Amino acid sequence: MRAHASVLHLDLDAFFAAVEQRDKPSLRGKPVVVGGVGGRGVVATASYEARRFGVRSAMSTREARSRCPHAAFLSGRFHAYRESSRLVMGVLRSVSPLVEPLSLDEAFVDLEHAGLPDLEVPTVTGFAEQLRARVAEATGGLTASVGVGTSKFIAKVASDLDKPDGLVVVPPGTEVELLRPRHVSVIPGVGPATAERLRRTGIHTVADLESVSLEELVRLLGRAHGTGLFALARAEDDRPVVPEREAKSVSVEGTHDTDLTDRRLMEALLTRQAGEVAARLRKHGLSGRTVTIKVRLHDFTTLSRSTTLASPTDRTTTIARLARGLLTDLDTSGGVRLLGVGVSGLADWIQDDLFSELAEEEDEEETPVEVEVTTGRRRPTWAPGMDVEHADLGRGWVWGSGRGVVTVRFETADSPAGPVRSFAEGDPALSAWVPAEAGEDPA
DNA sequence: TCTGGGGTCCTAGGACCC
DNA sequence: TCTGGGGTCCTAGGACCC
Repeated sequence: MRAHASVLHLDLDAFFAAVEQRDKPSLRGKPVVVGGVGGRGVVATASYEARRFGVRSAMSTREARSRCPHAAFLSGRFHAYRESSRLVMGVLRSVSPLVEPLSLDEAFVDLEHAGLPDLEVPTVTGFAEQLRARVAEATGGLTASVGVGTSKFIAKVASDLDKPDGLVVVPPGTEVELLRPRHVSVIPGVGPATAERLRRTGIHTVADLESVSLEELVRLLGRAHGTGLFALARAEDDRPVVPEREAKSVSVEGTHDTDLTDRRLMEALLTRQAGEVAARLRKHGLSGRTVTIKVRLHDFTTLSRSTTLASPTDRTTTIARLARGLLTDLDTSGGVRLLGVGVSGLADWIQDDLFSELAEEEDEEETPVEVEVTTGRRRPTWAPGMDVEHADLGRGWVWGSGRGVVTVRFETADSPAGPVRSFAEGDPALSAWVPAEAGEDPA
């Protein structure tokens, strides 16, 4: 916690809906709901006019329609939102080099580097008002709620106190009295599950939370969460404003209006999603080692399965077949409402030098071998995703290996659901398949 | 026909290594 | 045949955020 109120949090009001109302005057003053418009859609943002009818973020669109049938229901124009967000972040960066975006519509700004004459309450208040005016001017009238305090936590709580179009500066030294009477859910990280656990222990307000010992909180919520909440309950927060953070994963998922039951269709969808993930990886110069699929069953049970390559990839073929392979061990007979593919364990280098030229030339696909240049203590001879050839059964790829057994799926472009067989790791009939032009023996 | 999509962080158990 | 501990990596699931 700082001596001065020098952390600012800005939150654009009903952002997606406000952009729609700005760009389409006939929507102004009317209820607007942006979100999924399909049978299983949920509300992303409701305009304040729609909120008066009880429409809220994360509510199903079905329910929103029944509460406010005359609202405009829009599926969203993300290019427009991104563009407005870019303008806002530009304004913020013009006043401080330390701007940390949290999402398209929210950011922290560190005022210690904003060149203010001092950081007293009247000074930062005037500065924040000017900033709000500049945001409105730059975006064609979008309003923002702003909070300023001695930490990220306090600034964020403050920006919520006078929405929409408000400004709250919390004077240094008044943080604890601001927090004590409020419900524990004002603390970021206290969601429904944590709030319920605390409630069952008789903890409702921040003041209640403050009276609980560190040991008790850790016992109740675990090491990380417990220690974090212990500090926040006392308004202790030294987290810095961090301008750039590297992505840790890239994923694509989709919910279907009717449950999927056809495995071939599921495999086709995973393949398409793998292509989107791979394209985004390449666009950002990233590649990753761990491929994960996400499957939500008809009853909303959510499963994930993952596998890790010896070296990172950004290629559709590799990601797609690993994703399809991961699906094979799941029982989807009851129907699947959501399917997704993600890649994590990201590296910002693309490929091994030897193969990067090849990959560039071909610009995706067609380089069948993901050669395992293994580093670290494990050096699997048979790594998941590796192309192999069996003397009798032909070409396939490694689905898994371990305990002396390697499992191969004989799947080709012509026969996407080929058989799966297991072999001893030393089986002489099985060998790594190498493209002729690479001329390298990975084993 | 309740319950999106894109993320982050944490936990816990097992494998494996020293 | 019995007995350890620490550290890291991997997988699966869950809570949470906007």
